[in-house]
Amino acid sequence: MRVALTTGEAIELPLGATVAEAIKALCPGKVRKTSVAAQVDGRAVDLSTPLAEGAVIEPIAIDSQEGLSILRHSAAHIMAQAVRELFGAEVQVAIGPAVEDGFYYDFDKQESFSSDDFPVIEARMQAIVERDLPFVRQEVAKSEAIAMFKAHGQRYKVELLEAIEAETVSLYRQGEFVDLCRGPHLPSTGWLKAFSLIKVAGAYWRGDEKKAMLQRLYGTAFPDAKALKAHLHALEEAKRRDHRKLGRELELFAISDQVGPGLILWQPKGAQLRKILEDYWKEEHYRHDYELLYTPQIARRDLWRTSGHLDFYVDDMFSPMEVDEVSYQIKPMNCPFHIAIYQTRKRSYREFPIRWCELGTVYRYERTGALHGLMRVRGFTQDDAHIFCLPGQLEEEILNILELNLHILKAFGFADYKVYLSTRPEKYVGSDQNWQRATEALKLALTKKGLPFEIDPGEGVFYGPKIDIKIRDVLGRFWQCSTIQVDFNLPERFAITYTGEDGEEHQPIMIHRALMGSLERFFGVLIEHYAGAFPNWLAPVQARVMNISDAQLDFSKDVYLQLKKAGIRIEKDLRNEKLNYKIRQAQLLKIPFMLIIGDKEVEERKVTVRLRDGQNLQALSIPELIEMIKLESRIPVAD
RNA sequence: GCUCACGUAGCUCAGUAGGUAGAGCACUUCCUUGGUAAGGAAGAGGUCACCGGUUCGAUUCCGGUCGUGAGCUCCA
Repeated sequence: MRVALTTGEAIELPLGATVAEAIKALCPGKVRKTSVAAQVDGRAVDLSTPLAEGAVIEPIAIDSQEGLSILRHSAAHIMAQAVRELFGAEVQVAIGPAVEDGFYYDFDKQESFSSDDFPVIEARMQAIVERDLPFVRQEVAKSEAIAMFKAHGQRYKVELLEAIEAETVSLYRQGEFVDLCRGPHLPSTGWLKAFSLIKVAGAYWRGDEKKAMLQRLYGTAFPDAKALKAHLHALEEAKRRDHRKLGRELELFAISDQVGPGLILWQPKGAQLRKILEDYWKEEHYRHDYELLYTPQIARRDLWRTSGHLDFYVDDMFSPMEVDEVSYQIKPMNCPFHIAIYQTRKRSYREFPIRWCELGTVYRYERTGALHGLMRVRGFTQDDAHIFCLPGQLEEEILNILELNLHILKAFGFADYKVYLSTRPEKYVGSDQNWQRATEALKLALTKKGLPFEIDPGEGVFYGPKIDIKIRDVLGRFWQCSTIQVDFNLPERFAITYTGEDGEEHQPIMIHRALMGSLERFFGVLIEHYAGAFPNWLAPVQARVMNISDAQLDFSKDVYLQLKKAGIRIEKDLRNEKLNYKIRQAQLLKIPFMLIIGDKEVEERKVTVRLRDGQNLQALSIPELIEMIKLESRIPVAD
């Protein structure tokens, strides 16, 4: 029979030849050695799969994304086998897929795992690897598989099987361990070269919080030890950059039990940085033809009844308070206030588009388990805006928003995005026609902007379709910040109108959008992105004056005052300490410019500058110094 | 909210097999006046998260509450 590679090369092989044999015959040594499975006629299969006449093969390399996922999936099976061997057959195994950076397997076991168990499990996994057991695929009738797992007492597998519609299912066996699995897998356990268990945590059976809590063991695996080491190093690096740790060390923000969980206290350094962010944001919004609003923190609860938020989100809102026998509510959203401003007078189509923005602080009751540093909080400030426009202006407005959005993100060095377009969910308001038109407008705008996007079917909010943008930080992690949402609900519920060209009243289209999302969260992302070493334009302290001894006190104070007057964010460290010590402390605080003053500098009326990276500049006069720092602290301009 | 773990000085952590606690850094004072990542000495600082129980006695054991962490679930 004749089989071919997707590249076109073909060969004659005896009937019943396997994928492995075909790859051996057709591919150079390197491909042969790194192929763990293959796409055959578009389907991922094991190397041991027999081929049919005319099969077209594309080898899957172990270091490709798909290959890695096969490797990790196999590692999950090996881990499950190790756990079963170690802890006995009464351990129930649930599911064990490959995930983003590794794999996990869920177990139901009386006693809980702890990280102390990891070395033992890893050692047993290593033993299984050394046994080099082949992964053997077997297709059986569903009923047969159910009977087998029942006999083994594996009720989770039985439950999974019962949910499968197909009559035939595939099992994978390595040694004594059999698992229900679609495959493909590595040829044998010996292929697992580098793996590590990472953590253990609870996880609900089938992700349902009403169902049993299982124990999830996370691990990761790589084709070689070097790649594993690099990954573990990256995890360390992420830990080193943890915004909660840096926030405390750099005195940026704090969270106090006394105040309450999920409520952020912005310390002076953090507040300074926030001010820079806010000023920049306002400036850019002014330039992009937005008008700024301020609205209250609370409003009558009825406002939220009208808006519909109460119906959908009452469990996520703080409890109401009584004021003069009227129920008030702390705001979880800014939009109803903007609508109230819209309603202050009659509106004409000639005013459109109306672009209103606000740094609006909102409070939402997040479940305790969801809280996390600055990333998930109960009180936060949205960089919110609402745009009221005509249906025909929708696409252009989306385009404007995208343009401002990317412009702002780029200033922080975020130039890599994942863009999602979320379409109509099952539960929704608004006409099908409106949904379709709005979704088309979003799509068109994204296409015009040249932004590749993925469709997230059914993930839109009940009131309209949306675009979400995730930004990629320097560690390659993605963070959801920007969101652009069309809203058919609020204009309807508040019955807002404008007078059209025809003299009739019409309903405007409303767009909600946030670029940074929440200032708290964005701040957290920035801390991790920059590892606390903020660029000069954002650094809460740009420079610190350090004298060598008391002899330079006067000049040092003079330098401090002059820079302060020039608007440089400056501090002084004139303590009776050694220079080494002062430099070390400034370095740990990641201050960009260290201004060093000794006798030589006093004599020349100049300052020696040490940069954060250890580099020394030539001595500068005070005016030169001010100019240099200002020049180095310009806001980065995005294309 | 759920599962598991954790909560000792401002920070990082040690400790007590039940007899009211200790280090380093930071802080204060003194000595030192020193040129690019920690000079020396002394001092101050803790109701061992909170509430209850067991006990002659609890920071230590048990229960609850609050908070934190990892994950699950959720995120207008």
